[in-house]
Amino acid sequence: MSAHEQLGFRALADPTRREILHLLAGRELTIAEVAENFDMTRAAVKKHLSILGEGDLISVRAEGRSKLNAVNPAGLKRVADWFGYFDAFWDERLNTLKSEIEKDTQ
Amino acid sequence: MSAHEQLGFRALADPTRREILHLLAGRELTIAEVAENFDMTRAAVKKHLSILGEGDLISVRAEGRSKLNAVNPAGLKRVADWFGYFDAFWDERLNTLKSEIEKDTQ
DNA sequence: GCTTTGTGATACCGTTTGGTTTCACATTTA
DNA sequence: TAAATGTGAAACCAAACGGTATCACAAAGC
Repeated sequence: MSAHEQLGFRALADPTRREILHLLAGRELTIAEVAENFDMTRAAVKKHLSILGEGDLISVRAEGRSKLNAVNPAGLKRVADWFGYFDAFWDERLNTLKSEIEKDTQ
Repeated sequence: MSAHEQLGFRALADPTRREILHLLAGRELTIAEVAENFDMTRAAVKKHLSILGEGDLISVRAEGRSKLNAVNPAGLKRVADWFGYFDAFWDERLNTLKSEIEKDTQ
């Protein structure tokens, strides 16, 4: 078990953080922009983003005085790959997803 | 977000529970048999199995005075499917994100 | 310079989590 | 019946979690 795998699973355990990942899918957002979508303070959102970063699920880049947060597909893939251990026990739908991810990361 | 999805992610957040699922892959085990693989009491293992059950990740059947625990592939698949949300974004974003991340980390 | 705006970080608080200990209940076997 | 074995559940505790409030720092615009 890699540290990133553990931190990734921990990060995904909170529904707010999973929703943040959905918000970030396809676009970069600042902390303030993410916070607009939730009924909580920016400090709380910052904590969630930090935990997502520790799990390698998002990346951050600076632009002026702003920090833009984006999903890190490679980090998400690392967590998703854990389920591959059980490939022999279910139908091929996940295998299809898995192969598509692997194709994308080539 | 279904309740099972949330409880499933919560159950997977703990490394002991993920290891239990690996132990149960392909065979049914009693609580005592699972506990033999860890340095913790059966009561603690029972708690983990209960949480895995709440997440619909395992099923339990009685046999005599024993209870046999087994992985529930459908429950695991339900959690794994969450990652499918990002299917549409992986194609268009992965390469861009990867290059930007590599640029930032240089 | 000064103000505004965005982020970072700390202290604090109530709740949850992961573990133990202990006891009770249920089922097999002598 | 009694003893042995396996599970269930409660009380308890330290640590982690999710949130707030507050303050400090950095960059852009006046």
